[in-house]
Order: sequence, then structure tokens, then C-alpha cells
Amino acid sequence: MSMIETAAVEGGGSLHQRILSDISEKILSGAWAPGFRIPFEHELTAEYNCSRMTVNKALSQLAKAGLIERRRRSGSFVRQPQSQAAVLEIHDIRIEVEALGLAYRYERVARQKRRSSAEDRGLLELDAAGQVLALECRHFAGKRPFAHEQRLINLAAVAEAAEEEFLDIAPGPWLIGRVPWSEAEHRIRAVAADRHIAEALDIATGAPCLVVERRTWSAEYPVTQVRFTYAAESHTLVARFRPSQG
Amino acid sequence: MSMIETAAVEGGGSLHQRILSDISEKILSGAWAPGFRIPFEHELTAEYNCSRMTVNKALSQLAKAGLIERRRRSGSFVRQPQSQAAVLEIHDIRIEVEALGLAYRYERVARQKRRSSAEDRGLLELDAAGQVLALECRHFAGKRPFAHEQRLINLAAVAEAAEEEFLDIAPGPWLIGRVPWSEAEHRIRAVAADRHIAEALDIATGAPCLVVERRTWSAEYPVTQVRFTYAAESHTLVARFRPSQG
DNA sequence: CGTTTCAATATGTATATACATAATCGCCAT
DNA sequence: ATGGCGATTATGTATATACATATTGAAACG
Repeated sequence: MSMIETAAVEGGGSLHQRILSDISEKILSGAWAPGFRIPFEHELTAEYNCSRMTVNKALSQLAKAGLIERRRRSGSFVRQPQSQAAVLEIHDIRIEVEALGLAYRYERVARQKRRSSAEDRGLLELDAAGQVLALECRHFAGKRPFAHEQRLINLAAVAEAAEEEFLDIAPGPWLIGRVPWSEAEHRIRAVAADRHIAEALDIATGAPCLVVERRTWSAEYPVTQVRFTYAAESHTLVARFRPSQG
Repeated sequence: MSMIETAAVEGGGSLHQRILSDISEKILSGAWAPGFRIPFEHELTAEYNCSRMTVNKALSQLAKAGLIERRRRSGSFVRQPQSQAAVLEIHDIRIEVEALGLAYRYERVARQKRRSSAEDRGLLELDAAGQVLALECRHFAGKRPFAHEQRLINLAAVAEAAEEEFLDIAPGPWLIGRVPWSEAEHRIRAVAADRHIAEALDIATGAPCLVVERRTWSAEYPVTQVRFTYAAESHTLVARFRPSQG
């Protein structure tokens, strides 16, 4: 036990962590191809000279990560690579702008409290009518407009937003931290700038723009719907993915 | 123990699973706000009448999921909602087209085996020169072109690709299952169609297009780089995210 | 020959226990 | 006051054990 434990400490983490990374290394390098039956728990127990619980912890995590599939009585098998899923991080715009080394500025263009229209209800996926707050904002990177934001907030879910003017703080950061969100849906697509967007972003009408729409729920209640429009040159979404965590 | 265990079975999963979902429900509903100190392990142990290991398993998973932060001697705390990370699923194009209820057709436009140019090496992030396979393909939904694909395959990593004509099978599905991939990077942006793309997708020059670029590595070796271009009307990426699994 | 039954097996979950580790609190001496 | 020091506390990891559960393979039986 002592030697292996030492190796585990040298490796940086705990023993079950080391077992986990050893196995995912074998899978990701291709040494253990899809369909391959990885050693039984009791074999790994012998190999690492540890208890079954420790091996089990590692294998359970690998199964939850989708790298292996476990079958009772049969063993654990390397899974076929499945869907091309990527973890896409969508940051706060201020952070994004500042990461580019540019000065960030925020501007509220319009704010309207109103009874939800049919269109509003469609965007928020609301069943019944109610008060909503409609906002239009611009985010600047240096002197140039970087993104245009069009947002609806469901006042039934976030009553305190009715009192906020959003002159100095953007609705995104305001909402985060105030409203716990349980679910979000993103839609990403390319569109041609209409006249309104073209003016707001200081680009030509018809120029390609990247649109990111997000709907957010908190425990079944729709909270907000927002549509960010970026001028094509100004923005690229980057997503990195690893099948397992190291 | 018996009553709680029964409740757990009714809840669908195991006891640690039930503890996990109880707590994430509290967090996501906002009942336990960010910063709130959730009960100590020994308190939950008493509440659920189970061992500390069982509670620990649930809390460890919550910590790994990012919902709580654990501090020795202090306890476990509800975390501030952090990054807006979303699980973006990028499927095989055939699947996407068929999900729309349209007939899928694949066409190989061009194929060239060549020594990597400086541009190729930049796209693949290759250090040294070597053989690459350059492919150009089109994917159809019904009669209309749906996506244009431009791909480089690093033949040093996938030698067998040199023998494949890719007339009947698209390179994506061919590569998946053959090459285990350990890492991928996506870049998503909007562009205006140039003449070549406009012709390939049968749209107007300058029309907005969604571009998804993907680079794939297998155990440190660059495998392939691909650029999909979609006509704006034809495509929206959808990503759904929950901070925890239910 | 087919079907039922049963034992063997690998994983799934939970327990009680032990010791390690990090952080905090309060006491004490300076 | 204040700076160090040890006790306390909560989490982190690992062990040995136990029983549940699903599945397979083989033996027993009609």
C-alpha cells in the first residue's frame, strides 16, 4: 500500500483520483478502445492494493462522466464516443471586453414597464399575462459598440426589478446573484443586421451578426429572456471540451 | 432509518441521491441563498438518520457540480452563481437534418492529399510539416444545401484516412469511432458569405452565415480541423443548461 | 429439448471506523 | 494589545464489512 499511496500523493491527488486519471488516460489515448472490458473492481483492488470502495469511487465517476458503462455481473466497458457535446462558456460581457484589454462602458437605451404582450409571453414562455420590464442596452468596447442587448424581465418572478432603473448597472450582473437560476436555454445563430441593429452597433444594414438568445428559469418560473447581438467582426464564441475532467 | 429509506426509494434513487436533490432543490429555488451555510455533515447525518459517508457522498458531488463550496472547519456554503456555462451539443449533421424530417444527402466536392502548407499547420496547430488530407463537402437537407464543410485531417495522426475516398461516408462519422478524441475546441461566429460559400450553399454573396469551427486532439496530437458553414436561415444552435443534474 | 431454478458473480449502496488535514478559536505569555 | 500555540472542529480520504440487485451460466426438471 505504502508505495502506491506515495505515488498517488506524487501524482497530486488522492488514490481514487489517480485510478480515475490512469483509466481515463488509457481510454483517451486509445489504448483501451470502445467496447474494451476494463479490469474488474477486484482486479483493480489488487493492482492498486486498496479497498473496493476506493476503486468503486473512481469507476462510478467515470461512469457518470460517460467514459465507461457499467453492467452488473458483466463488468465495466469503454463506451463509444457519443455526442459531440461541448461546454460553452458564455461570460459576462464586461469580463469579455476587459479580457480584450479594452475599456468597458454600458449604456441603457430604453426601459419600459408594461403588461406583457402576446409576443412577450411567447419570448418568456409565460402562460398568463402579467407585468414585464423591457430593456434595451448597449455595451461598448473602447469607443465602439460591442453588443446590443434586448431583454425582458418577468416581474412576477423578480419584483424588485421594477424599482431598478438599470442606468449604472447592466441587467445581467444585476440579476446574477439576486436570482438563483436553475435552467437556461441558449440559441445561437447568424442574422443580417436590420436598420435598428445596424444603427445601434454602427455597422452596415445587412451585415452579418451573431445572435445569442438566452432564456432563464428559476425553479420552473421564467425569469428573463435576453437577446445579445454582436457585430460579426467583434465576436467569436469559444468552447473547449474534454470528455473527462483531468 | 426505515421510513427515510422508503421515502428515498419512492423518490426514485438512492439515499445519497435523495439528499443531493433535496439540497440542490433548496439552492435552486432560492430558499438557501448564495452564502448560506448548509447544515454540517453531522446534522444531515442526524436528519436523514444515515452515516456520514452517505452525506459526504452527496455533498462531494454538489461541490464538484459547483453548487456549494466546502471549507474545512467552517462548513459548506452555497456558491454564488458563477460562469454562465452551458452544455452545447453539436450533433452529427445527418442526425440534425433527419431530426428536421428532411432527407439527408452527402456530397464530396474535393479531396486533396498534400504536404501541409503554413496555413494548414496554423489551422491544425501543427509544429512540423507533414502530410494532410484536405476535404471539401456539402450536406443537403432535402434538395437544398444545408451545410458546407471544409476539413483538414492530420495524416500523421490518422494514417488510414489517406486510403479513404470519402465518397459515400462523411469524414465526421468516419473519424468518430475510429479515432478516440480527448479534446476539442469550438469557435462559433457569424460571417458574410464569400463567393465560394454563396455558390456552395446557393445563397447570395454577403448573406449572413453561421460558422462553427472545430479542432480535435487525441492525446496531444492534432487530429482534424473542420469548418462548417450554415446559411443563416437554416441553422440555430441550441444549448440547454442546468447547474445540477436532477 | 426447452424451461425453470438456483448459485455464482460484479456492481450498487450503506455502515462504522480511523486517521489526515486545514482552519478557527481561545488561552496564555510576552 | 498581540503574537504564538495547542485544542477543537469539519471536511477529506480510506478501510473492512455487509447486504441488495441484476445478470449470467449451468444444473435440474418436466
